[in-house]
Amino acid sequence: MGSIEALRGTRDILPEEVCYWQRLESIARDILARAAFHEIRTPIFEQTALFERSIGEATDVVGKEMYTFKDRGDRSITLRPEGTAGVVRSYIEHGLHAQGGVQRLWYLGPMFRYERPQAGRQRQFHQLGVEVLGTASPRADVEAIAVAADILKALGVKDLSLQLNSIGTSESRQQYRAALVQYLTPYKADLDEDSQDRLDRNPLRILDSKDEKTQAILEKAPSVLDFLDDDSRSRFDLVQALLTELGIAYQINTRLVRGLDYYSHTVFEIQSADLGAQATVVGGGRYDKLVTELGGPDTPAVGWAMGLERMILLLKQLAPQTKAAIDFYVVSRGDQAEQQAVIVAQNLRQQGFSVEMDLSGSAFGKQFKRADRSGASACLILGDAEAEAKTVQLKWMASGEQHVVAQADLPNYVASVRQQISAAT
RNA sequence: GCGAGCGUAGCCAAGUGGUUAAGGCAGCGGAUUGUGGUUCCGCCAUUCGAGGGUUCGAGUCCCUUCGUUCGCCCCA
Repeated sequence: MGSIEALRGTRDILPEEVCYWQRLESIARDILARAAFHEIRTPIFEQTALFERSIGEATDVVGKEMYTFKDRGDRSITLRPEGTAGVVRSYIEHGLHAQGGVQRLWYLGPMFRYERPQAGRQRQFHQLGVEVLGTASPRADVEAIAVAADILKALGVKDLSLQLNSIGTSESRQQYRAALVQYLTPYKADLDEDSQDRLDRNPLRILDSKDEKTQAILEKAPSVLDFLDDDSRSRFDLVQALLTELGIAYQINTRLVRGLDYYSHTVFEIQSADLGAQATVVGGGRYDKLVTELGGPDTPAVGWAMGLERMILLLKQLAPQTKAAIDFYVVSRGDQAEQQAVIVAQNLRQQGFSVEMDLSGSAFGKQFKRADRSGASACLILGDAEAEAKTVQLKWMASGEQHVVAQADLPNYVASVRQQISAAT
């Protein structure tokens, strides 16, 4: 192909798919507004150091997945691989903490990770995320989870499971990590290859290995939950109690560890059985130390991110969405008629109707065919005779019924049949 | 970064070494020079992702490359 195509891992969202996105976005906005979350928009690129410090230098995201390059001022900048870092940076930079109380923020936009694309994974993808900053209360964890659950429920997505875990504080996690290494070391030879590497690099990641043999060995491994201190323990208990109270089903999953370094205490994922290997639709947790690590005041926080491409895949499995039908389709032929059609169409639009005008100049038969396909409830017809008489023929597509209306009377006429039009649309 | 599958028109595709690249959908034109969901007719790939090679001959075999799909890693 000589022509330029979209880059690997990027794709166009065409009009017929956009209706899914619009529905998802409008439902999410509505629910987030009701939960008193406020939208924040941060830049798509940031200083590379921001992500290195927040996500963790040792993570794959930072180590090999970032779109990092030098700009013309020789600054190292990175296309954001996730949303939390930018939101926290903004929170600190603008002193949002000084506005007192808790900040409930949400964002929606593209993220970039240099990975091999596969089902539910692209290099440019979109996330919707929420962050609750300024409170350590486990009630915030629950509120965040609940708002995610509400969005998913409103969208009608089925067969989801909420996986819940607590990874405690960094201190208790150190202890657990040591115990896990101690337990696994004798089995090292029996672990899958990746997990053998991880044993000294990042042992917690062995927990979510997909290898069956590794999972079998993990059956009798120590559990993170046994290493929680009293505070973590009671926080986790309260989270569970409140979720139960709210009727939000969850499963404790002690194998759930999250990939980004900044998490502590509550972590969770919402997974779907219908997405293949990339099952996680929502992932999040508490990150009490991140704000201070990025130079802000001590600010505990909790948040999650939702993978929108994955959501769209699920939505498409449900009821198919169709493009919105229009009210009027304007058919015209002949110089005078075609010019009058422009005016007629524009007037109707200013009255609040949706109007498509046929610009082809082809035979009436062809134009009617397109009118039919447009799904318009009515057709407006202008030919030489109508142009001469300054009238228009209004034809109801469903019944075929048709009559003459003077162009001057058209605003009144269509206003009087507004009900009929919207019902037919 | 690793493994496997696949790339024929806008879309879905047949074709598996012999040459005139099926068919369907969509589109366009006509039957119907001013009236739509049906029907009928016609048009729509000098070319099979790209480049190279083998062969008398390649969409069909080989190599390279790009893209894509599924998985691993990782993550939303």
